[in-house]
Amino acid sequence: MKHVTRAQIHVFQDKVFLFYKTNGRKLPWRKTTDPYMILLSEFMLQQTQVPRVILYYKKWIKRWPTIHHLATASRKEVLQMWMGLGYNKRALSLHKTVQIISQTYRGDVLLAMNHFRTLPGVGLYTSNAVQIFAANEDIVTVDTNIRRIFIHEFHLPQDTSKKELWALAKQCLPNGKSRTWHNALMDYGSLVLTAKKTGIAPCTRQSRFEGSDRQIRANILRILLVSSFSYSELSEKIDVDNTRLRKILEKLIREEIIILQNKRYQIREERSN
DNA sequence: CTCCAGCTGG
DNA sequence: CCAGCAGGAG
Repeated sequence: MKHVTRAQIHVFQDKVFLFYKTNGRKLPWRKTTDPYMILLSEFMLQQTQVPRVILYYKKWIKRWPTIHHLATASRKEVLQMWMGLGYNKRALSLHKTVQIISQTYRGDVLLAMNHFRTLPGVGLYTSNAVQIFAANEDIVTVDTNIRRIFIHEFHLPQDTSKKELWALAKQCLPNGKSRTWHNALMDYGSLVLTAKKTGIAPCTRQSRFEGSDRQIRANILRILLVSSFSYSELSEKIDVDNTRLRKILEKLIREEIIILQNKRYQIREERSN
């Protein structure tokens, strides 16, 4: 375990806070502490850049201002409102999570975060982020920005374990200032210590999009959001061999995103459980 | 080509 | 531990 002195931590904190004071971004989800709205923003921000999330976030809180509104929305509209943000399954995970929180936790988002393993699409990062930004809890979270900052600032190897990074994050947390601290870290990471500038690669990289199953999945969903189609109709609209198309459709059914009913593929409205 | 306020199932 | 998962901007 890398040793970091209190003095080093203090210098580091001052530097980040000083930057944030004059260069911090004004983002819509920073104007609220409503746990539902924070949860919404965190779902959208998973692997998606801030600039693209802003408009979607505003659109969503206007359409579904409370957790109850979203919990009772149709899955089709949820997908339509999400379309373009990417990783469409996230939208349905968010919808399901909000329904669970509404039904099982009486709409108490913060309470539910303590049981995040029961919530689809919510991992340790998101659970802690919601508690930090909504309630200023004295806990930490480490995203790709914060990881990059720690590796750069304390000269750690790029393969530093998650456990060690989180431990270091705890040492650096200024108690009582968790919300501001994490906002400041994220701005410092995305505006100053960028991936390009530091040469620190993210821990998860992905395969190319062009010609991928992901691209085809997105096409299928776009088409099924307009109307339901039979297999033959669908295969005419999507230029891909039958074996592959069948396989992708099977997977979408397995993931409970679409359903085959009366020989027609369509967006699944309700989940089984 | 790269990256992005990650999560999930195998 | 790893591959898969959207889409757009640099």
